[in-house]
Amino acid sequence: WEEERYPEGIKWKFLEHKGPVFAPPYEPLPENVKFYYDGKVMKLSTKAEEVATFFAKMLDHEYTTKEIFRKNFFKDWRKEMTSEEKSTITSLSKCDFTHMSQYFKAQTEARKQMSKEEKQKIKEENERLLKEYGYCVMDNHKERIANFKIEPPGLFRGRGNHPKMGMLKRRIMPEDIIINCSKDSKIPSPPPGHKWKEVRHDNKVTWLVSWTENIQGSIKYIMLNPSSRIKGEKDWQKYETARRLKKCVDKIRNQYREDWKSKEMKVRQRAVALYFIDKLALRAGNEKEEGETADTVGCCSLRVEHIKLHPELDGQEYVVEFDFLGKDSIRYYNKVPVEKRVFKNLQLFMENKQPEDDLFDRLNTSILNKHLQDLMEGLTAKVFRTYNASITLQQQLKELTNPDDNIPAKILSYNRANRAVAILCNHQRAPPKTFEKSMMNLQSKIDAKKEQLADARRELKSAKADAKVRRDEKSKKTVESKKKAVQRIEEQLMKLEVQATDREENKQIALGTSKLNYLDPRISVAWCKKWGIPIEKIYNKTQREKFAWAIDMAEEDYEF
DNA sequence: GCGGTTGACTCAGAAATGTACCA
DNA sequence: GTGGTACATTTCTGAGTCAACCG
Repeated sequence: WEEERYPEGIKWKFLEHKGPVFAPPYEPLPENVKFYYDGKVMKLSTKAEEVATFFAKMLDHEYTTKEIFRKNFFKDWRKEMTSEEKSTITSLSKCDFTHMSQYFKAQTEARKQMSKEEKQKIKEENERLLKEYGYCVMDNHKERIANFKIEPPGLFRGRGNHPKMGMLKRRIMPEDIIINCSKDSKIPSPPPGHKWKEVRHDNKVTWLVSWTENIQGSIKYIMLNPSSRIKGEKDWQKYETARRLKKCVDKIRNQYREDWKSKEMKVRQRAVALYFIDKLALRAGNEKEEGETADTVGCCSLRVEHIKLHPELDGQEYVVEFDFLGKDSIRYYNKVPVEKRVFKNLQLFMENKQPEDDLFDRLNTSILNKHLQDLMEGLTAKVFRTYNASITLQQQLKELTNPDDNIPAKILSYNRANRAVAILCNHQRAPPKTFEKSMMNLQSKIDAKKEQLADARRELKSAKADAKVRRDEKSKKTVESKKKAVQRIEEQLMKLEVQATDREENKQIALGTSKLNYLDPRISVAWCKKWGIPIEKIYNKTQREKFAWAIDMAEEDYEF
């Protein structure tokens, strides 16, 4: 993992790849699929039709009913129309996409019904594409590329209440593409008749391909897979930084507690914000341009309206009630008892302010991170999230693992430890649509298993009685096999019950994000080694590839 | 020297797809 | 053996973080 260290900022010496795979060109609808305007059939120009199909494909989705979505879509759609179409189509509500929508549904259905051979053919084609474009050579290694396919055109769907939802995401052409590779590599060729926007040779960055996206004007990249050396090393570094924080976190905590008393308002705000980031694992909270994105916040951008102060609540003193939308418009709701000083400071910060005013008006992420940099090299707000997540996993594993448990029960403990972290980081998911049903199915399985167990026990009992009377080898053997049957069923029942508990507790919680991004994998690897749990029970194939470095490195006595 | 902007990277949940299991 | 369903995995791409840059 440490074969060669590069000088500061150099990411590679040699980089060769085949460039991106473009989205397939638009295929016009068959003649018999109609679009209606104001009740009348209307044949659209190819460009207008393509954009119309984007809308038609989403027709069942809730956001096609949202006013902002419709407004943005219609505005961008009109830009693609011929002047004739533009003068005819003046109202989206008069557009009827249902026939188009039905056509696409039928297509989806037909795809599902394809024969094995046809499916196999598609699979092979994908594999060929992956083989040709999915890998690059970086220095001496062949590495997997993460997203070598360029995003196809479509309608922008932001998360939450996004002001730009419904806008047209335009088709990316070779002329938009910047290629990054080394000078002495075989430079990828653009599709026939096209040119790249630029070919550059910048070994201070890790991306292979980039383009500017038209909704936010931000840059998108093609980079390597998490299993690659360059990503793995960075990941490892991240956890090493968090481990360095472990060594000085007590000092930092004492420091910010002192700062709650500072004469300077700026210092007090910084100290309270840092307390939240540390205690609640909040994100830093950069400022965002108003009207460009959904209205979400993190710690430094919290507004007065996002917290409520309760001098007393449910028998606890100094409770802060948080209610705000964070990254991806996921709601953060939490009632937290805080120290008196923090509480008093918050009261002070909120004095004479409007609900929409910043809670920390003298603070931003840049000020905070500069301060953190002084406390420890490489320390930023997000390191606290990594540190607290990993240390929580380690503690919880110690606490919850029962040496006498069997493997499924130990894995439940692991999942619970993982869950504690996901809750800390507020990683949520929409409860699966079929949750109630699947829970009921599982319960009926458990009930059936219980009955089966009762039966098996009865059989065992009568076999025992029988053996007592007969006293022969054959009936003894029967007793033994009945005993085994009971045991087997008991185990199966237990497994089911564990599964039910696990699933219930996991209803609204997403474990994946913390597992993939916040938990030092060496903790998990060490735990597996210590308790003889096969690593496959914890990490699937992709995860094992991503964490290969940790699986290689960590021994059972690893301490975060 | 500073405040805003840009670039490069990590992190995020939904949706699509694949697979295993069961009737 | 088959087809359908539930669950797991993969893909997709949007949304953050943070530091360098620039006027």
